[in-house]
Amino acid sequence: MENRLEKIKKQLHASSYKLTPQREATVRVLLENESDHLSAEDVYLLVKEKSPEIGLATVYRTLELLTELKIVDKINFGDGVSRYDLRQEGAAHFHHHLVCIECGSVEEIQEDLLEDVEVIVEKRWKFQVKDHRLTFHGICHRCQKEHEKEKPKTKNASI
Amino acid sequence: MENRLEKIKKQLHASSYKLTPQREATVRVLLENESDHLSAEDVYLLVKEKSPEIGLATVYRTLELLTELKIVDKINFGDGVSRYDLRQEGAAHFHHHLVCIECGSVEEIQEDLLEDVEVIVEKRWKFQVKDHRLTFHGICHRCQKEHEKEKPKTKNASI
DNA sequence: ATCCGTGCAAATGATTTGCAAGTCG
DNA sequence: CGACTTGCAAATCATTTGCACGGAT
Repeated sequence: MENRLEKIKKQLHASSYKLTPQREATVRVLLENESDHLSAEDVYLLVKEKSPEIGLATVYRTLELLTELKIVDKINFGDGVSRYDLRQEGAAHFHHHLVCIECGSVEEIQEDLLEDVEVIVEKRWKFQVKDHRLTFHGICHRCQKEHEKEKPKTKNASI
Repeated sequence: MENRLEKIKKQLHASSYKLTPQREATVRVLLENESDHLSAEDVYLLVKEKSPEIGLATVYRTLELLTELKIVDKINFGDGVSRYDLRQEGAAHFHHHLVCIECGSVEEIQEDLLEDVEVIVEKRWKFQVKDHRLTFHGICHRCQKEHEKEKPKTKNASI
């Protein structure tokens, strides 16, 4: 944890930005809630718990900065807000998401899975792929199990 | 063209909505600019050319309605606006996009390309895929050619 | 002193909503 | 009549910006 913070500090310095207390608090919240896909407001509220003096605008500015430096990715699931997601350690590419249309949960997929598809796109459309965004919408494992409870599966469910 | 409009009219009626003149004008604009990824404002301006009395709110309401009925897809490329894209005739799935990070152009890919990936996701994550959204960010063919002009490629480009 | 970074409040821009009036079966 | 639609203006919500102050070099 601490070493990831150190690394981010170096990345900031490399572009001559400082890791101010506000920025550090913001990054810490991101690190501590890595799998949560927080919105700017979410981050703001969490940062505020430990550093009540911080302003919302500062959080926005910090998230924008981190996005520029590709330390986080700004994502959008179609609700009205942007969400911010830390990049994995050495990930060249963005990771994928599984959004459940029933319970709204979001799972992450770290595996690339798109190597083959990218080759096809580069060949067939002559498009030089730099990054991608892939989201699947569907029903998560938990919700599927919920359904089975309601309507218990028999050997021969049809009719 | 006309038959697609007819089809949409039926889809509306099936959910007991009418194809009012305003809605028809909006749908026509979408049909006539099918590959353009128009924002609500874009649609509004285009509709206004032929039907100046229409209100922006009506366009928003129509687009929302069409989205609900899955006649169009609401997409978001990360600029501040939502864009609206007609679904292909019988497409169960959403088509993909190639967004050029240099000139901003957007190409569409109708091919699925994700069959294999979806099988993996369903197996490995036990996630029942219903739809997907895939966008590649990179450099389009035209912009690549622009680069070659500036810096003509020799047999041995290095050094 | 100079810059960078911050907080606050005001501004912006996209989208939504309330409501009174219109349409059409 | 009565449900569905509309246009307009006002409201809302996320995000951005202007600006004067504060802290570090």
